[in-house]
Amino acid sequence: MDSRTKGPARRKSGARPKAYHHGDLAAALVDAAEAVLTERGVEGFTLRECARRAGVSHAAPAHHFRDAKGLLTQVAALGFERLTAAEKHARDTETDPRKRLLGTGMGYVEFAIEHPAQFQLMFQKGLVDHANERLAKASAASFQVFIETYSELYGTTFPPIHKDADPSVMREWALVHGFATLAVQGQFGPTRTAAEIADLMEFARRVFEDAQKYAPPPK
Amino acid sequence: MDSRTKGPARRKSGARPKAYHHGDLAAALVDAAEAVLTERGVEGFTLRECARRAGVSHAAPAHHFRDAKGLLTQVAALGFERLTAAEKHARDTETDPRKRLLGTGMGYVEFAIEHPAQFQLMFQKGLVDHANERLAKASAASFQVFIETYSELYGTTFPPIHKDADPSVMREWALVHGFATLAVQGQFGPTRTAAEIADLMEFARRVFEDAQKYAPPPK
DNA sequence: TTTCCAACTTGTCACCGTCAAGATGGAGAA
DNA sequence: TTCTCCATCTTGACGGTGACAAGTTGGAAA
Repeated sequence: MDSRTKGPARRKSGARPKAYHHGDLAAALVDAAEAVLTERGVEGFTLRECARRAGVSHAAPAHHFRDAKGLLTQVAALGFERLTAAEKHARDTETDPRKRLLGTGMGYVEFAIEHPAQFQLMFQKGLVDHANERLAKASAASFQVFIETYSELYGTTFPPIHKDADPSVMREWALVHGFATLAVQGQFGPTRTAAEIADLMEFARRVFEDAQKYAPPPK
Repeated sequence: MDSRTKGPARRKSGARPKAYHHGDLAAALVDAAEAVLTERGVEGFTLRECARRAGVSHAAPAHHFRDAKGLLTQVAALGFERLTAAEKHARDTETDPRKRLLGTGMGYVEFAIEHPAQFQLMFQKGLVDHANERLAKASAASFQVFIETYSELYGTTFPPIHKDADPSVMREWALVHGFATLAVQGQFGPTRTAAEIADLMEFARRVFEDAQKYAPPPK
């Protein structure tokens, strides 16, 4: 009866998979979901495949996430948290306010290219529960980085509500987001090899620098 | 045996549904698909539901489209053709080159808001066969409008290949596309009522005008 | 040691996309 | 007019999916 010996569902052997029966299946499912998204894309995502990879039965996920949308919501939230980290990381390699703003955008695009399916998931209506608190907070935080970095440059602050945001910050976000979206979708060619990715990032830099060339002078 | 009397599959009564047995089921399925997308979104799309609405059996679509992706590809191509028309229509209400470029973007955003599911479909990898000739041509044409209109303003021409495109045109496209994407996804609030849509379009105008304010002078 | 209940499994359902094979009915030939 | 043919559509089946219901299990608390 010793449960299925195949798969990562080791019981008390310790170390990595923790033993699922009272380990964290939730986390294992999120990991599996990310892997499935990476390998098969958004449209190839399957709850049952996640369960399979986590070494549990097809109905197990329901005890941790209400349904498929519930799991995807957590994956998306995690994605936004990583996106925010990527923005900040790329930004903080620079000190000049102008370059910091550019860096934020570069980090944004880099995240999108390296996690295309997750990025798609994050910005798609219907696949995800937008009312979820963690998701809403993580999503807002990733935009907040633009607001902060923009404020460094121009010395003004803006309310975080989108509709009331300064058109200039929105222009920045829309530009970067649009570029990332088109890149992920493949409009600028394939992004499989490291060289292709480097090319694309170089193109992104040229586009963003072109945009900054005609931006208003710093305060 | 008289076939099913329910549904729109009238036989020889003439007028609208043409009679499917040798009318154009293909067109009827495309119409049905657009309706399903509008009502249920991309993730709620179903080939069988399209067949149901067209009044045919679940296997009938296979004789006109290889599979679900085949049908969606045609719907996406049609969407790009309409997007191109929307860009041109909005652009051609203006005569000043600067306002024409802005108008192109406004038409783009307006199309996205009024056909959110179709817009999502058009710019999503995996749901659609990007190698399809009609789709590729229609997609390129919608971007070509930006290139043309930008050229009117600055008097230069660019190769239509994206990677080699002038960063300035790409900036224009990415900005507009990013705004449209975020709007469709609901980042700027709901867009159900006419007033909400008008508000959003006004916001779009402000953002795009802000971008033009510091753009280089016309040639 | 016993009890209890959260975590997981098994089984089932309707629905999906796809494929194979059969039915049908209009167009063109006789 | 009548017959033949074949593109078009239908029927039926298969494996896979998400969701639900009910049963099983095993560790923590008593």
